[in-house]
Amino acid sequence: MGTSTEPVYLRVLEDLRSRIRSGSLEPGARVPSRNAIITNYGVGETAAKHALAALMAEGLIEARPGSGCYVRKVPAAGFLEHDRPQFPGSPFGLAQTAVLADGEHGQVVARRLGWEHRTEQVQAPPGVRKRLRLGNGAMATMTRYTLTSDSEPVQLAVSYEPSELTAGTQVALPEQGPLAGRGVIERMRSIGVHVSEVSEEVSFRPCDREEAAALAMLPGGAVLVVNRVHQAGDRAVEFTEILVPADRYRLRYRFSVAG
Amino acid sequence: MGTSTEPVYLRVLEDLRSRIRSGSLEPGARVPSRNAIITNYGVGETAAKHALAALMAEGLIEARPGSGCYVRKVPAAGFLEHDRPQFPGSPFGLAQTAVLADGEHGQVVARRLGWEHRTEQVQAPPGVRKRLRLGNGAMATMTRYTLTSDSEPVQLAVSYEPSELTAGTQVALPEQGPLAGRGVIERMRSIGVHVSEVSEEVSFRPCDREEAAALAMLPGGAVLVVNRVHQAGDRAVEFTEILVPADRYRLRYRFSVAG
DNA sequence: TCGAATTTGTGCGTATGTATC
DNA sequence: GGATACATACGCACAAATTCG
Repeated sequence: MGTSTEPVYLRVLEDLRSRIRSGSLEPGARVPSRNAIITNYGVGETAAKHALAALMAEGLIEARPGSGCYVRKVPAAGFLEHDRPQFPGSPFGLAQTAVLADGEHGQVVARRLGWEHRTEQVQAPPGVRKRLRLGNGAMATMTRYTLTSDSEPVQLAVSYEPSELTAGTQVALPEQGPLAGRGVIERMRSIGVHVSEVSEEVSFRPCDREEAAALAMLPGGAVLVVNRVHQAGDRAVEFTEILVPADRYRLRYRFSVAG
Repeated sequence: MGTSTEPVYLRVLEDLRSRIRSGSLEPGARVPSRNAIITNYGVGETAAKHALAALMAEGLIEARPGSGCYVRKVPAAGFLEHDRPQFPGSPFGLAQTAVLADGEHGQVVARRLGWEHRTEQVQAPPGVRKRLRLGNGAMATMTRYTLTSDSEPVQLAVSYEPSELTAGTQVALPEQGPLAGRGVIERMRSIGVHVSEVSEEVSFRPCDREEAAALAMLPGGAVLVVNRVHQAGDRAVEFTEILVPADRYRLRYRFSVAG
């Protein structure tokens, strides 16, 4: 019998997805309603719902109850600049990140940044111990950051430094003292630790409820995860996990090429 | 009645999501079935289905028909190394990318790479014209790449170069001639164009059916998108869009810090 | 080996609440 | 207020794959 029949909702889903991607359904445009789908594609309500639900889960459309479904305003309103070589001592603290947006005529506009932070001493959790190569039960200086751009939340970050590394120095607290907000590299240098390499791993996962609340996004929405490690030689001296709403921001990396 | 009540499926969804994230449900473990959820949480079939569907859309679980739903094997089996400064003339062609995997004891193991490519002349599409700052109707040399690692597809890439830039030179075709596979920077240098900067923008989107097939993933699955531009001074000389399955690979960027 | 139970995938209908227009 | 549209929820049915006695 093998009437291997393709699921009905897939026909709808793929058609709508391609119309969105191709631009035939522009950002902000209204997506056919459930009833419209039912009549236009000749499918049942379930299939129509399923297709729309899938598009929502993919982040391509958003629903406004009572009004309709609309194509989401393109991937990203702005992007985050990760650009160590050019901003070695940026004022953006641990994040070393500038928020930029595309202006009217294609120029790039820098936006006003704000941030909050809270530092405490904790036992380093297993994932952090592995990254920083710490022993069992080692203490770490943990700092949580919330970055905002024009008072819109832009990223969350959690930074860990081995407590023993900075204990008793003027930079024991990342955001206090003379070098507050000057970045990891400068702070470490002031106590004789010379950062030689920074590595960032970019991945992706759905966010949970708290993260969603902090970032003003929907629970389960996609976040880009950046795991950053500062190394001084073979020694890992700082580890940060950064969360960025994937539907609103991109990351930008720039490299100068040696002439 | 109409008291603003939290949706029932959210209770199930968030409980399962937190149990997965916390490790209480380990990778590979079986997630409660529809019927189990119905009885355990005291919800209807719709809510149970909804919760499981959401977890699938988030990529946290995968379903095996007839068997059950299982927690997906963790985020990433390997990562892609984007490391210009250290591999200026890497043999990996346009991608300049090495595929690494975590070994048994935490070491990093390089895996065998293969790639296919196909070059043709096309009219530059609008997005490419904007990036390369080309006029209307300008021609571009388009090359499609498929990278594999141990014969598993790892990334798709499409590269565009202004045709006028390389026309008549020995590097008109990226993957032919004496500098085949040596990378954009070397090829351009050989015709007197000195790349001074490379920028990469990392974003995220669901993939379509073709991309899913080429990458051996499910349609709608998340892909990391890297938009890379090679610039020689103010002139953009190459643009590439790279797609990487977000559930299997991470990107890694490394920066050397000037001593 | 075979068949029954389980589980997912897909589909249907229906109902209520609420927000928008 | 009425029509429309989405959000959530209940339930039922069948096919196909898997599991297991």
